[in-house]
Amino acid sequence: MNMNATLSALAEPNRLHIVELLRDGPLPVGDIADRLHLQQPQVSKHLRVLHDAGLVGMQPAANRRIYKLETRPLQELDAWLGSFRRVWEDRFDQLEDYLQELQSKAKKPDGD
Amino acid sequence: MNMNATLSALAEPNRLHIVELLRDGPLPVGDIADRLHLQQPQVSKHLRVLHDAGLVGMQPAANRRIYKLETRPLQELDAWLGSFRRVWEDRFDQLEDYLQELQSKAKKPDGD
DNA sequence: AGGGAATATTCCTGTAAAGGAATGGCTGAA
DNA sequence: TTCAGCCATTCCTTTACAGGAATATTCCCT
Repeated sequence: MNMNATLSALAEPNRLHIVELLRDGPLPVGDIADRLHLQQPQVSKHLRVLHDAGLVGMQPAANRRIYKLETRPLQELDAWLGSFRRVWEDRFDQLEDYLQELQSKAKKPDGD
Repeated sequence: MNMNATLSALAEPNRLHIVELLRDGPLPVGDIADRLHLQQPQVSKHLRVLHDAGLVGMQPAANRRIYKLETRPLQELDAWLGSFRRVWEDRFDQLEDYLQELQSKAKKPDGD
């Protein structure tokens, strides 16, 4: 959807942790709460945010709700980052920085 | 440094916009304020956050301060996303597996 | 139908953060 | 030295959000 939702959702440490947890496979709410040492209600609330952001999907299984990672938003984030890759792959900028750094250091070889 | 700072900084629309603006090259504060239709103080405050997160660097030039994009945090974010690439490249439906596993475990203890 | 387990929701409170307005600090020029 | 432009900081107010505790809901089992 919009990347703002994705970034906002991931900007919370516990939610980021949940996403990392789900990277290895789907989990029910209770397991997440266990592994992250969180209260169940907080986990449910975080999952709601992640779900609204499209970052997780849910499938009921009997008593429980199994949450799984949804990769679309991450792929979009990846695509967005892609537009910056050319920046850090561009040698010009870094070369310039490097030369300037070299120059200042060259003036005081022993310096500190 | 820590990705939390990066994500938090980018989770604000105006800051995200600033970063996108700087992707095309360094800019002084006033220009950023102009192009984003923001007040100068707000821009300075956002730049401070971005700077604290390591997302931008600054170089004074006479009267002005030229801000430029710093790509390290974005590269780290990219690396983090890399650990998820295998997930969306994976064609197996892990949820299905998990549900089947659940089902077989549920049947065992009491029989049927 | 009743009970228990797993999960979602609500209410409350504290805190962090964003925007607006005003101000302070530098820098170059006359 | 004084002025003017550019930028950073502070104060204030409002809003959003996270955690805790309690409660509602849904499902399975007997």
